[in-house]
Amino acid sequence: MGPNAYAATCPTRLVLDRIADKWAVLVLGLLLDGPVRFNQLRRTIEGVSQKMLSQTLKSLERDDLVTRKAIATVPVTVEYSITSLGKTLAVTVDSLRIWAEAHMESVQDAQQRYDARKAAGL
Amino acid sequence: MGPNAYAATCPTRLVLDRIADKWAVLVLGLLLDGPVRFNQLRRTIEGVSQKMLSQTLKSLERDDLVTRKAIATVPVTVEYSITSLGKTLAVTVDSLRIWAEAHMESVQDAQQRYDARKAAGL
DNA sequence: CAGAATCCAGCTCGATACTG
DNA sequence: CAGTATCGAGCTGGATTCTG
Repeated sequence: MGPNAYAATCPTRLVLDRIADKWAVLVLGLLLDGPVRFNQLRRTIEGVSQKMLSQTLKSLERDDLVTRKAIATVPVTVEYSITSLGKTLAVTVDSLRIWAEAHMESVQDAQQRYDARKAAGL
Repeated sequence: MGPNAYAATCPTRLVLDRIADKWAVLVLGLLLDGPVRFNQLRRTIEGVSQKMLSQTLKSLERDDLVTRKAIATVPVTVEYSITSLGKTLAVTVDSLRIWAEAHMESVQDAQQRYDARKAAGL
């Protein structure tokens, strides 16, 4: 890494900021299976508020990770799809899922040991 | 993915929560080159407050991603090292860095186009 | 040197109400 | 159905001060 690798503008920081948004990751994962409508997403993703979902979709669209298609029915329906760019990100994030499934148990064990040590008065 | 894949307890969410902390990622990356002392980290990582660094190191240690070693000099010096578990995570996060370097320019272009469209009155 | 503790400004996010 | 607008509680994180 170069001397400015720890500056706020490095590309890695920008992706991390993006996937730091858990709703964004969940939306991308869901859309891998095909287009989904707004309220359908809302119902599927446990715990999203309508505000957060709306916000998340807007910024995913801004990043060209997701496309929005309004269909002129009455009332209007809106369909969200993942883009090819979005797919490449979703695939990459999947490597984190794999790491998690392989190692998160170790991490949680470590946390318990740490907490137990602290509780024992250090 | 199973029916509960979108619940808050899935392992993927836990890793994402971890690497959502930008300081944690930067610390892990730095420690790949070898052990570093507290204030050395503080000086190298542009923009960390002492509070955040301290907090980050503590939780990285709790997760067994980093180890802390106090050396009884006067005044005391403390050395942080990455663990083997930490290395596996750092390597995985690197795939995100690669994605970022390959695609973040497209994303930023998309953002500009999106903003321009909005500024043009939609 | 390596922190812990306190205080507080700012942002996030959920809840609620309203719209085309 | 698919959102927008507004308000307020709560958490986050910087600045500052103090310690072994």
